[in-house]
Amino acid sequence: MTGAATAELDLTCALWHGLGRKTGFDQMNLFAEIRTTVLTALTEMQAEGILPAGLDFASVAVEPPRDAAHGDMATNAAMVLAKPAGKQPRVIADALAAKLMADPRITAADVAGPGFLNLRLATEMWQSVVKAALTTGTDFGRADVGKGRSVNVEFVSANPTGPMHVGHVRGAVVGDALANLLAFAGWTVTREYYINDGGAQVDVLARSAYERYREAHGLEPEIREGLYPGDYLIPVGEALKETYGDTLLDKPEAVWLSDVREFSTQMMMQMIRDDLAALGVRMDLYSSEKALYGTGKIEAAINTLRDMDLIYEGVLEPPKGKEPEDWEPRVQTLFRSTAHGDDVDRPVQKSDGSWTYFAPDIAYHFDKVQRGYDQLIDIFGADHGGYVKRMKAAVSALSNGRVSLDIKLIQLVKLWKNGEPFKMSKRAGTFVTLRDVVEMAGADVTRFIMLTRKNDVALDFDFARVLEQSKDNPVFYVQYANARVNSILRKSREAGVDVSDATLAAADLTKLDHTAEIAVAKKLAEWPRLVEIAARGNEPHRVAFYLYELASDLHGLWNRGNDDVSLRFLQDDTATSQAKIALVRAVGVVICSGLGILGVTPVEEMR
RNA sequence: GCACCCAUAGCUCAGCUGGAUAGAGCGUUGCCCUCCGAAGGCAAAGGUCGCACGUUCGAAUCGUGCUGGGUGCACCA
Repeated sequence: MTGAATAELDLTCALWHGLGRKTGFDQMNLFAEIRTTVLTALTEMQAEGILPAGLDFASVAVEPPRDAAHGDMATNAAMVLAKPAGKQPRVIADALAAKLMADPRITAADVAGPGFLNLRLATEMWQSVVKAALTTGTDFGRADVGKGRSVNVEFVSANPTGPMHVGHVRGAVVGDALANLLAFAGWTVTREYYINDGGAQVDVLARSAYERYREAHGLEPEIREGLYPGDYLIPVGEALKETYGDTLLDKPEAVWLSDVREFSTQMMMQMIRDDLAALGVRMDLYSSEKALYGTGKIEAAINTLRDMDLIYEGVLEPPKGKEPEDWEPRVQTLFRSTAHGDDVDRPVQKSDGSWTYFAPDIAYHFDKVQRGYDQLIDIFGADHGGYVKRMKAAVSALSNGRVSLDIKLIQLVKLWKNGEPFKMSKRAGTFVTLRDVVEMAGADVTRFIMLTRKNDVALDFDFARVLEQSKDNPVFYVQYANARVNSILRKSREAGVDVSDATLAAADLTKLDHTAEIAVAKKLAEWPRLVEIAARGNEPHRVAFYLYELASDLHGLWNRGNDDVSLRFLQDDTATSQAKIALVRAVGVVICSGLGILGVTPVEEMR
């Protein structure tokens, strides 16, 4: 643990320690600790000849049993080692159990079922988890699965042709939360936005803005078919007038296109940055597609592939089954992506010799590889699914397999309001903007709800339901749990009980011994493990689900105090109160920590 | 035609590198406030994990083949 962590903890969630990587802290992952203990015991058994040498322990797991009645933790060691060791599972399990029982932390080790070893841990172990959460604050749960390696998370990357819409929101939230999660799990994270400012769409933007420029001069704009009609371009036209006066009026496109394109793209990117800020998303880096042109970077990337014999001139087969009417065979420059797992080779140059969109994308990813990242992650919309294999193939080839690219496809968000499909076209013409969503639901609610589904499953977002203040609404439910934590702390202080974190951390936790209380401590013990699992799979939604479960446990314990007075947190005896409140506070700490990863502001009081 | 994603309780969804009797919420039924926030909690009922083979000591999870739904498929980005 870092020294700073214990210095000054306050009672709000302000103790959130940020997301930078930290080292040298005590991870306090009980499951990992016990697994180490199990592996040590297994190694001893090898030395004693009970087990043969040369066994692979990689698949030995220590995890929570499905049914709490089975114990606190279960290991499959005996079952996975039985075959390679040539022994009966029960023989191994019995010997392992005998060894583990010598450990004072383990109070029971029972062989069950086909060869599971169910372990029970001493109550002090769970009490120590509470203490750890209070002494390390929101650093509790930090993991080091990243081991300081660098990861680049590219997300959003919306075209700079207009405001961000709903379709971008989920990708932005998932990417940002994933970046937070990875940082918390020991990765060095870069958040990056790739600006698609090199293609035909920014020309369209320029032409659309030019019409608004004419409009600003009192002329009738000609928003032809194929131009962007949204009135968000009106201010761009006015700004153009401000900057260029009438010097661009009645001039051929060749004169103004480049300047207007640059000007409008800048303004669109500023709008997008503002949109992202409204959602609480901040990028570390904005990379430009256009900047790749004319620098030789595309050529360099393609030549690198060519040197590997992965580039050739050829003619693709027509797509089978649904052949386009105007299909005709063409000689193109192709990337042999099939050598790296793709289904067909992909064109990098059009038949007229200009680059396809894929070429600068290859160069861009090559650039990321050359910048030295150990891992790349792209967050794409689900409609880019057909792009995954070729992109992975390119990264695999360009990094000689050193860098892995994980692509997360984000499924659609369906908007609803009171059970009716929600459509809105306030200013953008035809779509619901990110601003619309944030203004109606708030950034915190939006972020949390967007993380209550796996990325590859479609998500329903009902404006009425997400704002509901009841347990139907997971955001509210978790926030309410945190508010209750703060409520208890308030009441305690009013009652004259010292509930500063320093005092709680030093509380006599042996008074925390009821099974209902220990059950909550066990849930807290799962937090570091959950962080590891979520980070390993790049699955931030797991954090949201965990927080819901933790909130549920707290609500449950709270209500048991209604029937059983001894379970109320505030007792006559100060020392007992402090022990119980330490547990409550520890739950609050983990909720703050988890919400921090999701990028959601914890509330201290419901109103 | 091919590729990718999805299919789990009436509904919406979790389910960890394969683990024991598959879990939540909503809805249904019945309970719990002189008591720290009932904005909450407890309990009951409810499932051939789309289908069929296969791998394994063990499959919702892995593989193959189907069925149904979504997305995408040369010279767009």
